[in-house]
Amino acid sequence: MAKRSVRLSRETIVGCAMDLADAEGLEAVTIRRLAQENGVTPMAMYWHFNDKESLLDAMAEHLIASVDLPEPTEEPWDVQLRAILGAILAALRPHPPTAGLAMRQVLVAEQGLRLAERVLELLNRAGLDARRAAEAATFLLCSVIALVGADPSRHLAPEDEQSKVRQKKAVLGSLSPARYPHVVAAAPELANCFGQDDYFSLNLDLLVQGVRGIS
Amino acid sequence: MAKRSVRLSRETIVGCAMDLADAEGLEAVTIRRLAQENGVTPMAMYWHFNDKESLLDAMAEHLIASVDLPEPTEEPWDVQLRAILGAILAALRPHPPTAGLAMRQVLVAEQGLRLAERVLELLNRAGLDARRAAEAATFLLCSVIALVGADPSRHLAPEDEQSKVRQKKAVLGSLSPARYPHVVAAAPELANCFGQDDYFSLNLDLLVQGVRGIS
DNA sequence: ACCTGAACACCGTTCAAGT
DNA sequence: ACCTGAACACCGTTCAAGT
Repeated sequence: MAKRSVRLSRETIVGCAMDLADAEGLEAVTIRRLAQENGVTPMAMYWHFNDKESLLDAMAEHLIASVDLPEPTEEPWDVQLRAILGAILAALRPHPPTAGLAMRQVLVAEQGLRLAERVLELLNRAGLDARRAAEAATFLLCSVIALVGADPSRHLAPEDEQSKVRQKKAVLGSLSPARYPHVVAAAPELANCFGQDDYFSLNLDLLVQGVRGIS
Repeated sequence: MAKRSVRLSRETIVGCAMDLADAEGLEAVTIRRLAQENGVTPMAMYWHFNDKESLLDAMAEHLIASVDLPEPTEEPWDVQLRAILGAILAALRPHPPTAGLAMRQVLVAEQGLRLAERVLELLNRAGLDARRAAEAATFLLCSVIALVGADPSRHLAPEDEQSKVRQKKAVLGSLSPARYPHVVAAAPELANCFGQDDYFSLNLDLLVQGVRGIS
């Protein structure tokens, strides 16, 4: 319940909301909790935001703005596409609980439009017509978000997370190997693979190669 | 507030919850609302479910169980993988607001395990080792869910949805064509492409081709 | 086995009012 | 311009009790 330093602003509230979400999950982000955290009454929030939806929009915009979009180069389209998707991933990865918010502002926020523009241009260059490029671009953005946001180990204390993984491994490993041979064999990987560097880079490759495959 | 026919059961509650979510969005699915809908007090729910989390788990299981998993054939791995992903998509597509729930039971529910087993086997056959197969399988399931669940036109009345699309088209179309040439050119497709058959089939192809690309 | 009554600690939001 | 007080209609959940 840190008293506010001097004044309240949209930026400080959004920052506070992001920290809160990272620490305790998105469901901890509450108008009343944010007020308390800033030493202020809940109603004070309504001067800075119309409602909770606008707060979430602002968080989404903050996330998208944090993407460090690489400059265009002379490299082939797939290398550049991979770099852009990687940049989005890098921005979202520290914030799994809020990653899912990003989608609501991709085609609204300034940086989101820049991003969409670059992706569309590269897909064009890859040989997709306008319609297919739009469809693929939309999906690519959703997928990268899914890559981060679907992590089931979201907002768990590290020890809790470790024990969850162990438990999951045990459950999967103890299934009938006759019925589920591949699941049992891959039990450690299935329980563990989320959030590993490997996981992300393999699946970014999958997406980029997928574009190549449909072009 | 339909009075209950005879008795309350987990299945009727889950069914009611799914209908409610489809009609008014996931946020309308409330212990109290479900009780009211069944002519019963909120506390009655707690005899059938431990808490709201278990209700959501049950909904997830219901969704996964509704996947019409195709039998194995002699066709090549990519054709079969495509068919499985298509079956998952077909099951989730009628329920965009709840699609995101599916992930929490893929590796728990019976049908989810069958599904994972088949996908892992096909990825193996495609040439991925156990680790990479586990990572790709996890992502493929997330992606298909993202394909359906990220639809921003979720739980809107058809007329509202139409006007939203029109509005979006107008906004994107009125951007600076100098700065965002591809976005402006693809404005109608970007605003519209969600939920079209085209969108789904193109991006399922993308995923399957992506697997081919990394194997 | 299946459900209710009463109570608790939370939500988001509005509206009038204070400085 | 920025914030508060009081109030409203909602949440999920517990616990003891009824049939």
